[in-house]
Amino acid sequence: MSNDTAPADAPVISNFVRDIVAGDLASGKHKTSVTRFPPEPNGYLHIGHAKSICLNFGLAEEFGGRCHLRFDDTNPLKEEQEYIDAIQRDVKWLGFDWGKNLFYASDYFPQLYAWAEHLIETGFAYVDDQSADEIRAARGTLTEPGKNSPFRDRSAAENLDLFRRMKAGEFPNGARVLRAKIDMSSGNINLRDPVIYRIIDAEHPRTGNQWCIYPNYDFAHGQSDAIEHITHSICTLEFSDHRPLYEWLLEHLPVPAKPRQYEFAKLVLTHTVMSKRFLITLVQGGHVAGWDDPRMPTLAGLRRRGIPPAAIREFCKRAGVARANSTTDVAMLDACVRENLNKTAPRYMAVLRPLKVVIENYPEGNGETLECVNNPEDPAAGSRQVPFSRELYIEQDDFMENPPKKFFRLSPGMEVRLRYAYFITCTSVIKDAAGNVTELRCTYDPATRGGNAPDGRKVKATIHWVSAPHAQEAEVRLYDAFYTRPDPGANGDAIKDINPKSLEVIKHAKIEPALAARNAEGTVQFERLGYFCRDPDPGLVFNRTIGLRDTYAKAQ
RNA sequence: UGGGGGAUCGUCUAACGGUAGGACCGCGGACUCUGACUCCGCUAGUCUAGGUUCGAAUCCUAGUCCCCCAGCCA
Repeated sequence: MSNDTAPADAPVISNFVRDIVAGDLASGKHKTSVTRFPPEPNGYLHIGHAKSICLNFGLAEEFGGRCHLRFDDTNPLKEEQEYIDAIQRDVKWLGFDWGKNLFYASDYFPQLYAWAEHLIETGFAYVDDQSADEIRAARGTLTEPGKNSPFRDRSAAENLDLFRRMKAGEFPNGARVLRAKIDMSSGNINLRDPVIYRIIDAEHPRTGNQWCIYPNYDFAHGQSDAIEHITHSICTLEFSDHRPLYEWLLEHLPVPAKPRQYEFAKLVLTHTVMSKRFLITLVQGGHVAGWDDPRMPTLAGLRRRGIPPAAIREFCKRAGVARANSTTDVAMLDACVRENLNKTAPRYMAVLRPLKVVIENYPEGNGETLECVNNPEDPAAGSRQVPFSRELYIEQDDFMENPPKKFFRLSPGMEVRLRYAYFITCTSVIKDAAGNVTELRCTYDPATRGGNAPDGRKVKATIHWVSAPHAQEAEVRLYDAFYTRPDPGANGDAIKDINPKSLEVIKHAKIEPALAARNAEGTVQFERLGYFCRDPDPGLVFNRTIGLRDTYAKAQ
């Protein structure tokens, strides 16, 4: 696992699934743990999947077992190669390695087909000629039992013949299905003769046009687990009702192993909509720039926003695993991101909304170079030389002509420190015709070079700056909450809850030369502003990953 | 009014008959060449009602509330 800042002394946080695996290993029930992460390639992975990935792969790492990446590709109508590729890229990026254990449910189509015939031969499956509507009508309701299909008692020979002809493509989509013969009066609707094979005459991303009948989830998942000798098949709560069917199939088929299914509560995050269906809507409806839009909860989006994979792993660890439905506050994710980045991100200076400052008593010319620490949290990161000159840019927010009492930054007559540079004092303010402040005139104290006054004099604030003649211009994209409420969609369509100001683009930010020249990957800190990373778009474009905590702004 | 799950600080999560703990958020304070970081402190919880017990979040009984299931999706 790739690791940036995994604290070596991190306490092991257990959970009920981990306890079960540990127990099975300790009791000798299993000699090794084998788990799997089984995505359907019908969309991009999101942070909810990360929880499952971390759980499954984490178990393999901790117990020396293995975790398979298996694509649950049984529905060619929704699945695409693009998603298969993206999912592999994202799992790797998150920091996990399936090694040689890359599988596809579609690899097992021949075996699953053979098992379907076995079920028919043993009298536990039949071909139903009813339409989807008829099947639904006969299924009963939550409180009433279903009715047996008129085709339920066909002979094994007839069923076999029909099923083979389904496979041969003799019937149109939906004309017939194969159903397991279980119990139409079961309280568990999944046991009311569930459909297990259907006719879908569509091209499959992996098997092409080889098949026109496909097993569904229930008939593929447990058997795939058995084929791969999965010991602990971990899925989310909504599949609890499928467990009896999962077990029924394993009991009625000559499978090579008996995996067990365990369910946990999926991740739900405040200020987020996780459903793939909705994410597809956002992408296709043009509400975001794509699956990797930095406002998306997809792993691709989080990556583009600059969130380190280690922070996501840590977050999943802290969020925990339980059986109770829960909604985790995104603030917990934010905390993990800030904690990680504070320790790892190199510091640079950048001014988002520039205000020109001229230091009147500083000599004209090219100026000088000052040493700046790259990361106060990491001495090994060293330092760099940053150009300083008579004309600078500071942040507009760092100046107020008529400051309130608690404003410590620059104002007329007030002395502040330019980070790693000099103390300056504002002597006059220049405005345009409209009265807007356009430039500041200041003086500096040459004795404070580097940022300290020999006489021990203190200043209340340190502000960041960029030398005007050396500054490079960059575009900076400031991302804010994507939704205006913590529970988007709670009052109807989540599209209506999208924050119209979730993206603010700053076209002419001023950045120090070293930042412009930086070609390394990774997220950096713009001192006093937040964490940012280079966007893949051409040019000098930065995305804000997350701002620094700002207790001053909060107090306003 | 069927079947399956679940209820612990605002949020997430521990405690497995023996002091309800941690994290996030929030609020104070200290420190500070990032109003950051760090450190210290504070606030705050066992769904309800009975019962068993020396002792109950935990066991029992009866309720209440919440989630999932009626795709030829996964």
